[in-house]
Amino acid sequence: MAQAHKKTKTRPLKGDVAMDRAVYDAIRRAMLMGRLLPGTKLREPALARVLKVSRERVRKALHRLVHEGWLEAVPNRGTFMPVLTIEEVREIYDIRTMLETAIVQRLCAEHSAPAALRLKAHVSEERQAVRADDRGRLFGLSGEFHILLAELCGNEQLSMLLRGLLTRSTMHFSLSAPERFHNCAGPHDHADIVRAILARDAKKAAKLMLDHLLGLVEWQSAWRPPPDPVALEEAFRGISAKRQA
Amino acid sequence: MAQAHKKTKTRPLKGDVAMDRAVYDAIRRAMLMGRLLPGTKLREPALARVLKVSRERVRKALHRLVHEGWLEAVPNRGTFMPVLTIEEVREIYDIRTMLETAIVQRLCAEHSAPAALRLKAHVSEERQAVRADDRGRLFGLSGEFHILLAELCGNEQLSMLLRGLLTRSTMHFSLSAPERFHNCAGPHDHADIVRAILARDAKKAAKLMLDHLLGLVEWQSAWRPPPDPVALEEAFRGISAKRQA
DNA sequence: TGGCAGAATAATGTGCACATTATGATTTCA
DNA sequence: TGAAATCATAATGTGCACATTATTCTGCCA
Repeated sequence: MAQAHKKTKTRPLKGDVAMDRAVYDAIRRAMLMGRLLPGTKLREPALARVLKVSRERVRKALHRLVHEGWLEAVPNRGTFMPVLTIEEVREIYDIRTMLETAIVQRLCAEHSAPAALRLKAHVSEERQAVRADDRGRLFGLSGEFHILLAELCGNEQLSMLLRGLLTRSTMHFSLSAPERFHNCAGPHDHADIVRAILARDAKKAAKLMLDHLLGLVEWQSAWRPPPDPVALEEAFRGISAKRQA
Repeated sequence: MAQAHKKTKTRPLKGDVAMDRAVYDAIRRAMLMGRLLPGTKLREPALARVLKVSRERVRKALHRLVHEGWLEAVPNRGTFMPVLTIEEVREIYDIRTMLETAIVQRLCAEHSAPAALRLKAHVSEERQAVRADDRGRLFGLSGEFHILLAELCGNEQLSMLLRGLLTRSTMHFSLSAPERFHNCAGPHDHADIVRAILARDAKKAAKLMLDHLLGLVEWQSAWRPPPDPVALEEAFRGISAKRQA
């Protein structure tokens, strides 16, 4: 590239960290879309060729995904899609139960007026999505509801932690049956929980959240084995590191 | 997990992953020992020279530490020791409160006979360490107590999660005043909590745990600014990547 | 035919060299 | 003298080549 060595100052970072994120996001997107089945080996040269980036970029992204618990690495063997046991999913939901029942109890004890408004607004949005039968949007909102509760506690670390737990628990969905995703009974439960919080009924709110999460894990346990494996090139069809569709 | 049906022989892996862990541990040890003050820049060439490994090894270890939240990285600037706000410490203790009160409540509801024995044994060990005035051992046991409670729940994910939270909350200790480390009122509180669990008094156990954690964060809030900065070579005096003293 | 040993191939791991960027020192001009 | 601009140095980021290790293929032999 022709470099004009008079780089004034804060350049938007020509492509370094942005490209890293792009590769990371591309792989994660393929995972969330359920295109990569459990046990699939993620070969670095193939990924580099498909995503049209250098192998080192792929390597860094894979390392990060491994550190964050999305993938599993075996030294000198490669990086693989994890095979989530239903037991592990239960454990994650167990942790979520501990945290989220505490969260709603705290919100019952103290929540500001704008917090109440945000809760109402969210329930309203979910209801609207249900009426419009926009299942993709509803799925997104269902997840964000739990994040919202954490954020309203004003604990930044808690929000981040719960965000990770949430994605890890929903990953099992995408791995098993992404098409059955959307028809969960989320909206009704969410509305009930918000009603209890606004009424400051801590005991009821905690019970509702407990039942909600138990229902989710129950529903998720009704699970069927994945179909036949898919080639890596097909898995990344339409997914690029450059353009985010 | 991938199918490893043909396992020829497990070679001790001449130095690859073992060396990686060694470098990682060396840096982490220096951090926990309080040799590296908040804001200190961890230069890759200097670390490589001190630890007598290649720069790439240092690089990988630093990346991992950043991903795990131990260090903070600024692109093209370097890797730095984090400056933990007292507010962040409070947030972490807040999460721990949510989880650990739930944990002791669950243990009150159901715990096996061997679980009870392990709890008693741990309290006994702590008492013994107090009598022997072995402060290093007492500090280790104090942390392990909380891990033990999580492990007795039988939730592997929960154990790992709490382990991370614990180390992150104690890191603030090491950063501020490592020598004041050991005289916390842990043992007495721990014994009380175990007694409540064995009596299956869930309400009391939760209250005791809450007070215990509140006491810790209170004690930790009485904080004094760190002394003068230290050179990187001095920080790693006696710490090597090859031999763990 | 079935299994096993060895070679060929492909993938992972790592050190090195170089480009890019930040930091500190020095000079120059008002 | 002071401040800004420029140059020099050091650190970070990245692609590449090669070594090591795993996997697959092929031929051999019982």
